[in-house]
Amino acid sequence: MPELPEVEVVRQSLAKRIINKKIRKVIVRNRNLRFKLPHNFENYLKNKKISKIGRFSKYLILYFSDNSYCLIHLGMSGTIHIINKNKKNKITNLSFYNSPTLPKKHNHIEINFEEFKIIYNDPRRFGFFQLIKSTSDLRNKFLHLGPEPFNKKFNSKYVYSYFYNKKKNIKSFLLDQNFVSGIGNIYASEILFMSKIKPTKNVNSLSKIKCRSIILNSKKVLLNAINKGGSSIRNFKDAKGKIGNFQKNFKVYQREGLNCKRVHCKGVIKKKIISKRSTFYCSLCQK
DNA sequence: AAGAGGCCCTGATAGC
DNA sequence: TGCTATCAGGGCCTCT
Repeated sequence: MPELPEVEVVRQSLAKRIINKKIRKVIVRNRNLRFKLPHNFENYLKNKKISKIGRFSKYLILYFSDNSYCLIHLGMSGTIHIINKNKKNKITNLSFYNSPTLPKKHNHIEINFEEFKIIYNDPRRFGFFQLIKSTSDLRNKFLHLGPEPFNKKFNSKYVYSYFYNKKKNIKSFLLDQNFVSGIGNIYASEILFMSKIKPTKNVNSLSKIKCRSIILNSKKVLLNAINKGGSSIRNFKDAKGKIGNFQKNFKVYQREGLNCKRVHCKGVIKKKIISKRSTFYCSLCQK
């Protein structure tokens, strides 16, 4: 699923189309997402004008002109597609699957605007839409989340003291949204490669310098991914069997058995399951 | 309180 | 061809 960079790219692309637009009609085909859509979902959104689209961590936030909100999470497999009306179903694809056409199944939510509509597709249904009635309710939704890597609160003092007396490996902490929010399974491996730290390394044995390195590389890796339009992309075969051609920029993710990309390093990329998730690292240069 | 593990769900792929 | 097992970008919940 999208991690912070992919969600940000979706936000930017959506913003170009939906700011100051009014929702005309909402159609729900399957209410059973991660959280069941309320019965008034369609009516609540109808005639709402979108004043802004924001993002925190992996959450998208639709801001309505009446100061209410809609929180969107894409889960593992959620994608958003824009379909222009009156132009022979031309699709602007905001998913991270290189599919030229709208998927046939799992198009759960359709939000109609005057000249186009957006479709929420999600095979696994781990994603969700939530209506938020007030600014304080919105704030409460994010209370339990740690700072984003870009936030100045994510500094070495915070990280170093957070790790004090903790007995868990660093990979798990990068995935722990209470500690830092926005990093997912792909970028966790990439960040640790950049920092030359083995994912199994226990955090209580990390030096301040290593903590700084993690902070720096978290920002670097995520920003780089945003600038590349989201790099965490799986190949996807469309209905005609054509393979997606998005480039991968991964240094370690899904590179098990291949040579380390670091100059002069003779290491080989290993794969290890850490807290139920695949983790990739170089056998030599990550210590 | 911290940490480990189960669970939600569908689809692609590998192996027999 | 068809079966089964495993894995997939997340995060909530429960148990110890």
